[in-house]
Amino acid sequence: MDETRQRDREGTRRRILDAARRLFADLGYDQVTMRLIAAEADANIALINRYFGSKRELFAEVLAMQGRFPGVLDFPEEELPRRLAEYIAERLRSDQTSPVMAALIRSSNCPEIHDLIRDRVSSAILEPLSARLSGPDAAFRARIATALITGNGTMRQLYGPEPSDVPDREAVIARLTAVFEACLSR
Amino acid sequence: MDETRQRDREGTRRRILDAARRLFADLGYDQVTMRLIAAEADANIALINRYFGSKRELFAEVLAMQGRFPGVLDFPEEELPRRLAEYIAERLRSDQTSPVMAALIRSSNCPEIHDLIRDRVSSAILEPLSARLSGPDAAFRARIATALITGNGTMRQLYGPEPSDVPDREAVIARLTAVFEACLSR
DNA sequence: TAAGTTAGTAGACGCTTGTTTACTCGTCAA
DNA sequence: TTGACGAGTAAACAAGCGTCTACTAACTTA
Repeated sequence: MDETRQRDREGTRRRILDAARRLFADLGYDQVTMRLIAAEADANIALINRYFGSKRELFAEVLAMQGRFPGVLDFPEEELPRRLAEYIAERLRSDQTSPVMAALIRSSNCPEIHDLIRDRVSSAILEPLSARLSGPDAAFRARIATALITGNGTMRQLYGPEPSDVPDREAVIARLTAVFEACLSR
Repeated sequence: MDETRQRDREGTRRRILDAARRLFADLGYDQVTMRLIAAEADANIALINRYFGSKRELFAEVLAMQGRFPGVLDFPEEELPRRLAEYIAERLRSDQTSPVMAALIRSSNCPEIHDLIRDRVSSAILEPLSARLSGPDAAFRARIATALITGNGTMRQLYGPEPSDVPDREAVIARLTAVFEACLSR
């Protein structure tokens, strides 16, 4: 073959990063191989380490791509349960999911990146959520709510996006809102 | 060296099974190697496949060792929130944890045993819990509660058993009971 | 005591992993 | 036109994986 290839450093770098984000979200850190990323990005495997240093550093860069936990947390305290419920309800049905969030949940058992995951969960969810809560034990209440969010991700990972017999959207949101209120109320 | 070794089929089999249960619980399926199990069990690696067939089948046998989700579910519906709260509260502090439960959470992303994990979560938690619930949408309510349980395991895995500033046991149980009530109430 | 069965052992097998090396060749300044 | 730079490539590297084979030696049975 010996295809002639365009020389495009920035473009290739971005293709690799996009492929990595997609794959890490779908499969988790250690199910994704360097060769898989290279194939998905249509780039040579050696370029991954040339541009990112190592698989671990590439993963770190993927985590850094996305900002805070999607806007959900940017609401006054009394709106948080409802907003979080809507967020989870959306996740329950659609195939669309936050790549970073999915990568976090699917990779939480890999020791090589354990610190990256932990720091990310802290800075993106746990701490901003905790900071918005008034009253005592804010950190603990935020932790329960975070457990609910990650647990939902795990269940979704086990059973797929569409649960067997989920009630209509209104009922789902009402139920989840009540649960988050129980988590977060002072 | 050439140590002479006692011939004890049943004993060796049990040592392997015990080591596997311990390691799978602590590290998760794919962080545990056959050689690690053999070393921990002080047995030859070839004996694992001789007695259990394969790593996957060994894992399946570990899952089969323990019965249902510990007695927590064997209570009338109105007691369930409190019982589940006590169960989780215990997990929050002590280092002791259900080996099977831990193995489930830590291995949930490994595709090779995905079906084993899913079936186990279904038969040990989701279905018995759902069966105890009266009223509509029992499956969905059970799913939320299960998400809370597994999510708690994930958080524990990320941050260790002792959260930074957890309130006293009474407050923890009260909070968790309220959350489970919000999940399970009809 | 002799033969057969089988628990236990050592080591290799084929494969996959992340990473690295040696190289080709397009691009652009001098 | 020439030379340096660097994007892109192919292949190899060492290490680790689950699995399997050939063998030793302890126990049982006749």
